[in-house]
Amino acid sequence: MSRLDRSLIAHMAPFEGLNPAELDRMIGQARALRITKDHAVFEQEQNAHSFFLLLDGYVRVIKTTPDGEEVIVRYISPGELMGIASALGRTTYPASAIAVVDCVVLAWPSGMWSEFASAFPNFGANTYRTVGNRLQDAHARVVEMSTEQVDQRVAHALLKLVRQSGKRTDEGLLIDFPLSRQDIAEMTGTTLHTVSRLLTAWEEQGLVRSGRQKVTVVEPHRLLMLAEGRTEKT
Amino acid sequence: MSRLDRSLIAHMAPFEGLNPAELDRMIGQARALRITKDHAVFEQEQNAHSFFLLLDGYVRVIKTTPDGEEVIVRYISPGELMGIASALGRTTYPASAIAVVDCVVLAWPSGMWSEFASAFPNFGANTYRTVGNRLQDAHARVVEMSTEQVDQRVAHALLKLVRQSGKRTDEGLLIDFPLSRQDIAEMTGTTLHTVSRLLTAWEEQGLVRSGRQKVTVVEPHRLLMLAEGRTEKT
DNA sequence: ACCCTTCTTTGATGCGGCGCAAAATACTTG
DNA sequence: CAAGTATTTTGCGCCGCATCAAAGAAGGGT
Repeated sequence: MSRLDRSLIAHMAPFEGLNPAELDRMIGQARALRITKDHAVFEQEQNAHSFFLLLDGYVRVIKTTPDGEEVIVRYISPGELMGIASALGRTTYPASAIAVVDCVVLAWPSGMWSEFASAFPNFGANTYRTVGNRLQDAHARVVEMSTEQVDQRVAHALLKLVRQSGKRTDEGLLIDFPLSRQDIAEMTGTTLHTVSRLLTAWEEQGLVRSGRQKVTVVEPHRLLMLAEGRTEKT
Repeated sequence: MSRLDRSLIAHMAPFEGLNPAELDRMIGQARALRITKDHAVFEQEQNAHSFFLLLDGYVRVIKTTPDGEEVIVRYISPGELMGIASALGRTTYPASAIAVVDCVVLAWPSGMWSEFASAFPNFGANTYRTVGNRLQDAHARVVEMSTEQVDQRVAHALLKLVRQSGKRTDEGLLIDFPLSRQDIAEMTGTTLHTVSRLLTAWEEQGLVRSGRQKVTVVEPHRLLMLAEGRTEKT
């Protein structure tokens, strides 16, 4: 079994401020896993045995309602932690995490978390900041859902994804992983039909460019104006 | 100036597991404040100088959108911390906190938080658990807003408030602080008109009993069924 | 290259709940 | 106790968006 090297994680936000010896101690306890596309890293309700760091790929975090509807909580990019709700007093995962492309993750036993947090205060602080940011995000989302119309919410969602994973192409900023109309609907509390109509309308206006499981934002600025509610009649 | 006694806080959740000496150290640094009804404990965007514990009363936490709409994030009951987002890396309050009745709060300088958290690990852990719970709540709310109809959301909101502050009366479970139709609307992303219609309909069915800024849940069980989506045609 | 599955588009229809308007009711204050 | 203010109720019209239905496009496996 191949040894893991600290250079894998040294540059990632959760480990900022850790010295090489500390990084070695942490990575020494990690297991690397490959998760193939559409498979779960962890599942809702399941016993929270581990927490994870995404090394490569993208992961979708979803909550499933009792009657089978799915809501996308967020997408995870490389360098982000996931499954850490366990670190905050939960014994079970509150959501499922699904690889949207083939992924590589590191896993540590959950029990180790508090050990790391006290031994490496920077790591603890970094994690808590992450949790704080996610709480912020979630509240922002509640506000959006309460006050904005569907088109604004979809625009915001696309902009958020672009910020998170936008790759510059000759057409604009491409969202770097497969993203269907259904996915966007599950992020914004609408239906794939409405999303489809919005995207074709925006395509006609030259705001975006999209295809099967693929969205490119051509004019982020104009999309932002739309998201912010400026009526934008050209 | 009157000394504060540790018995004020000893039984409250955030201080669980602290010994008397530790409680004394913490409360020795606190300032007690009275906040009169409708006045702010802290305000959105403001520099996060302190974090707070509510000793008595109820506080409404709200976010205001750029265009002046308000969304109620949560209500705080006695024994809960508030304004602790500062403890998670923020320098500014992400929301405002308004006393819904005359309140008594304790305040500590924000800078002290990390000191306390490392000196009294139980306090740190308790706080983080709180944050974890709030993250959970916020996600649950996003899921609700995405998948449920207005009547279900309102029912859920009332049940949550009853759980948090329900007082048994001869009519049922009374929500213990002034709560207007507008307030309920701001918790659920709807309008006061719709809330009013729902409440009168429910009153006719004997589910609730309500008056000016006052709601009593008469039949929690039936209200829960409605919240969960069972069509309930009697 | 062809079939099968998955994803997307587009139309038609209907309704939940918002916006607007106005009256009624309940506290508050002098 | 009367006038003023905040809250609630109720009616009505309409529109954003869900729902239902069905066809079209794009991959993917064999």
